[in-house]
Amino acid sequence: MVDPVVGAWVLEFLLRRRDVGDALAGELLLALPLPSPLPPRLSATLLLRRLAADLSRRSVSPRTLHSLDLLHRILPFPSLAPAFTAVAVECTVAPLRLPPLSSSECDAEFFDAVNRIWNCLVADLERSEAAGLVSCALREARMEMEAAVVDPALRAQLARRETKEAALVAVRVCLEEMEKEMGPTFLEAAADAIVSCDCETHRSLVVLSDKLRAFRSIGLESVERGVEIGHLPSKIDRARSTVEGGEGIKLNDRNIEKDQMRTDQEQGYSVDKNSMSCELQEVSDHKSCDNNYDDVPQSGQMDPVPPDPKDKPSLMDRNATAHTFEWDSIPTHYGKSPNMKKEMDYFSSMNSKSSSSLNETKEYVLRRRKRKWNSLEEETLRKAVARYGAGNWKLIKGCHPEIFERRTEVDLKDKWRNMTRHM
DNA sequence: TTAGGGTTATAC
DNA sequence: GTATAACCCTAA
Repeated sequence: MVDPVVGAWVLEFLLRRRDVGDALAGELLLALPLPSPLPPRLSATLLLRRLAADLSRRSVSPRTLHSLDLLHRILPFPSLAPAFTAVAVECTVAPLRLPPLSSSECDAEFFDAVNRIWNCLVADLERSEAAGLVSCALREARMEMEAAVVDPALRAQLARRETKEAALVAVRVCLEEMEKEMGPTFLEAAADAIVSCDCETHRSLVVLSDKLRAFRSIGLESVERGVEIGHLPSKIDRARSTVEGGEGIKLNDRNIEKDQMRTDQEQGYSVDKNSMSCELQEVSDHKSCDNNYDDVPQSGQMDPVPPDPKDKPSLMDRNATAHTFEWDSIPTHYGKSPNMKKEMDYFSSMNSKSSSSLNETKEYVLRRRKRKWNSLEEETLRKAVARYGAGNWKLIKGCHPEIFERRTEVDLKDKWRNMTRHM
């Protein structure tokens, strides 16, 4: 099984290649073992891929805005602020141009967007550590949007403005600058460093260097065939291989000391579980994955005697959730799946079965990282309950897939219970 | 799919 | 240590 750190290096390298399509990128994301939480550089790379995908589709959506927000929390580059402002404006103004809607319906959508984006999201940003995104231009835009709420003439003027083109240009500029700022990938930097080193004693590193060079030069179709770097397993293959103790991907000879290669800290990687904020771990639709850094679960302890599955647990027995360790996020397809729970179970079982440090005869339930509800989510839930009624959680989630992307129907129900508990 | 009880994490 | 939010489990 390839080390998750190496998996992160390989994935970063591949995601930065323009000729790796989104479909292949998605497969790689599922196939490669990755550290949890993801290294910031890899998180940023994933977000940049997402922005590039939006650009290629000429799509400017709340998802784009979210990507920029998350990127800023990882790498607070100055070019993010203008892009964020331009995208926020476009996301607000776009409803005014919806052709099938009547004027009043467009206005209603616009008011809702002003509330979601400017009154909730931007207001949250101003209070949070992401305040760097809050520029003078953003404040001016906010004033203009708020003025347009009460001024039909200004709304008409906004509807005619080329805000989408401005947003696309700003995102493109931001993307180019960030890719430039990030420099070469870790593998490329490592390969260059190794090649420039004439130390004879590091023969194994030179072997790796040759492999990396070869890897850089081979066509992606070879990668897709999985021949040059070993078998790239499908999701099912991977699950099977982890259960059966299969090898998975082989990139290099494992006689290379891991520590020799772990210069990732200098490269901006962090393998410290606690060093990343909650939001960073939600970055860009990650999967949960094996984590070989910690040999013990983050929370909870192993039960020395696994319960007999035939025995119905007593109410006094400790809940299975006590045997937990956190997984960090819901993967890309998770929120889009018709059955999130099944996928959660799938990833949970994959983690519990593939964690080499655990006794594989035991089962552990992964517990999601706690995510505090932000005011946008709360406000949306409040309005949705007023509109559709409490109890229609699936409908509510379905009506706001972007906002509740990482919440389950049960989460909505629980949150509403909390919100109404003390009323 | 939902409601309700239970568990865990976290802020104070 | 306590209160509470977030999350999980399970019966209906």
